[in-house]
Amino acid sequence: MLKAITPKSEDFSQWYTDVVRKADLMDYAPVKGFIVIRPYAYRIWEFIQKYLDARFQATGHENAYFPLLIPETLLTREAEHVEGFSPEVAWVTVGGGEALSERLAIRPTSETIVGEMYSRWIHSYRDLPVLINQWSNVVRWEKATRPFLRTTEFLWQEGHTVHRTKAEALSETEQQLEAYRGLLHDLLAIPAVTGIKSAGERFAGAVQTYTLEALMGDGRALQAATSHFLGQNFAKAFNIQFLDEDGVLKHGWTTSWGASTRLLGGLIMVHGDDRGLRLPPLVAPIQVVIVPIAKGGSGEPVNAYCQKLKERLAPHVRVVFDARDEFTPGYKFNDWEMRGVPLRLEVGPRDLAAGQVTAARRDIGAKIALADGELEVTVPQLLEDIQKSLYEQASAKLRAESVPIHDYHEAMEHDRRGFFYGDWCGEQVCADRLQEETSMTIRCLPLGEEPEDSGCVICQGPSRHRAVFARAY
RNA sequence: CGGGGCGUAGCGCAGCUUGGUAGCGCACUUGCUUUGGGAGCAAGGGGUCGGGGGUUCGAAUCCCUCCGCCCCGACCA
Repeated sequence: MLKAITPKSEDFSQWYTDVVRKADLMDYAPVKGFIVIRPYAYRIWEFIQKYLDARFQATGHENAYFPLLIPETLLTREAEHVEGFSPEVAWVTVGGGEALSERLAIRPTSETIVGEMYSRWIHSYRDLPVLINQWSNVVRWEKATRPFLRTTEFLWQEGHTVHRTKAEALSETEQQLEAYRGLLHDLLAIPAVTGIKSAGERFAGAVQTYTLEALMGDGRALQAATSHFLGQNFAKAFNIQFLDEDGVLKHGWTTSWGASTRLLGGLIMVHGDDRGLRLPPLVAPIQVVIVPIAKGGSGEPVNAYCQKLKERLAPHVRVVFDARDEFTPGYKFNDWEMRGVPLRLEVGPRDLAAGQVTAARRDIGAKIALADGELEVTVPQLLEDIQKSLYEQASAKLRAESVPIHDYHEAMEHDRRGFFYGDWCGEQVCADRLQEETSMTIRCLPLGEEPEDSGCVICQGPSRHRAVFARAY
């Protein structure tokens, strides 16, 4: 067993804390609730950014940057929005040594400042659609924080669009949800349930919120990304109006959508095991590590081979040759496994003699011999296999822990671990009662699922929706 | 915001009960030997004991007070 990390099965929460710190993903900052995202984790975030940016731009979006501070009068313009966010807003009240005449909110999200600007920019149907994304930080003063999953400040992207018609805005909302689904599936190897949020869980000020819900290693749900159809709520609050082709002044239809550094927490909790992190190759800062085993007088030839091997592989994969002399091979094995490197190539005198290297897969732990001659081909192939294998493992777990129920007490038999599919009457009182009694919430109303008409799992009243119930982060 | 835990070297801890020169393991530095799953020996460096106040000849230790952090629950990406 790994010395540094508490086993998952023993204490999932402690395991998570151990992994994020021991794998050098983050460190706690001097202010409560704030963390430093260290280079190894930030690199993963950069892969996420690169993927999303490409998708956004392929669908006509541009990046821009809006200010960090929002005047109070602007933040409070949309009633539901301000009600939802006001408890967690941080305020700036002093500048240049003097009290400000109006306090300034540190953005918890940017709908309001963006809305204000859009109202100035949009006059005609010819100005639409406006398709803008921004990469930024936001601050939400949280009572209980956890590294990556819920920090006071976090990094994200927030897209803000305005459309001429309701149909176009709805289509935009769905398109971005699909971009996020792609991110999870293609890059992060995380399967997720797509659905819409119930009224109680909806974004403050939205008409409809689409969500991706992923299942963590401890059977709890994580909202991985959301896409909101805002209707004309913000357009009316911020006077986003345009003169349409028919000469009529109309309000625009807006959307917003976001994904945050919380995804890093999800990535860790979905794939990690007792040895530490397991990174999907596509987001692994280091995909392959070469560990030399220099026994007796074999140091020179082994190291020379490893160096050459690194140079051979470098054009194909992100590879590191661990030439540190101060650590034994055994130490290095554990160290790189903890950091989640997908593939390790061991090279010792026996390998040299046999014309091979020994490959150890992080996803399944198996070791196999690879012939020296074809490594430029077999190594990238193995990485592809590992990427798929991690998705399959997570997918199998999701299937195994997706449980249909007819009464919410059945979830207790599964220790509330997993996604529980059941009918819901649609009444908030039932959702509230469920949460009070079980800590479970309605994660979403999954797309493409119809109620069984077997009665609400809480009150046994008429079925109105199919819902996924779970405990959530 | 409730419940619990904890602040002593970079990390993990002992010392506190019963006040008397601040310790252990890991990590770090140097040297030698090692290397197929967390190496060994030797010699070193490193401390406002979370802050403030009090008691005392003397406080890591006793008293008061403040601060901070982590974990678990209720609210939120």
